[in-house]
Amino acid sequence: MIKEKICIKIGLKIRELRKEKKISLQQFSDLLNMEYNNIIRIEKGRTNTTITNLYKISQVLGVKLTDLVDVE
Amino acid sequence: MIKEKICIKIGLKIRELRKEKKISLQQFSDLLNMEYNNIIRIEKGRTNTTITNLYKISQVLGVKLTDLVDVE
DNA sequence: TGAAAAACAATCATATATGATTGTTGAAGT
DNA sequence: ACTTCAACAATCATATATGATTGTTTTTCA
Repeated sequence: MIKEKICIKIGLKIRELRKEKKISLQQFSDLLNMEYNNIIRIEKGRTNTTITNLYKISQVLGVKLTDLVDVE
Repeated sequence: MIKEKICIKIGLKIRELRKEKKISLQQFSDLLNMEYNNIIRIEKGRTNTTITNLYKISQVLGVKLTDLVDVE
């Protein structure tokens, strides 16, 4: 897989899990203490986010970090 | 786990896998096309690196991305 | 023990992610 | 059609990661 795609795939995974939990972007933003628009950037794969952000996201979504990056 | 620790743990994992493969930092740097000292920063957990860097590292080490972040 | 090489840290400039704000689009309901 | 709200994009300032360089520490081996 080309590396540019990995952010898009992980973003889709995050969105998928967030929708499963019925969490809105606004709620997600509050739970993560992260900018609303930054979450959109991450979910859309327009940005290349960090380990700690992924870790916080995994905690809020109640999944393991490994699940979040399992997109191969 | 506090989020500051996740970078340290993943850094240790990377180092562990790199040593298993008998790859020096210099070789690693060449293979990743990444600054030598930045790899040290990542392995020491002094920096909070990105999805794509982790992905490139996983490819060079011949493991899955999920293995790299499996540190819980 | 001494030299050479690898690992590491400090620093500064640059690139990129994020915070913050503003505006636009699209969907749902009336 | 209109309103309302969620999702989304663009922009700029700021924070942080990375590139690049230099020097120090540690390890390895003769």
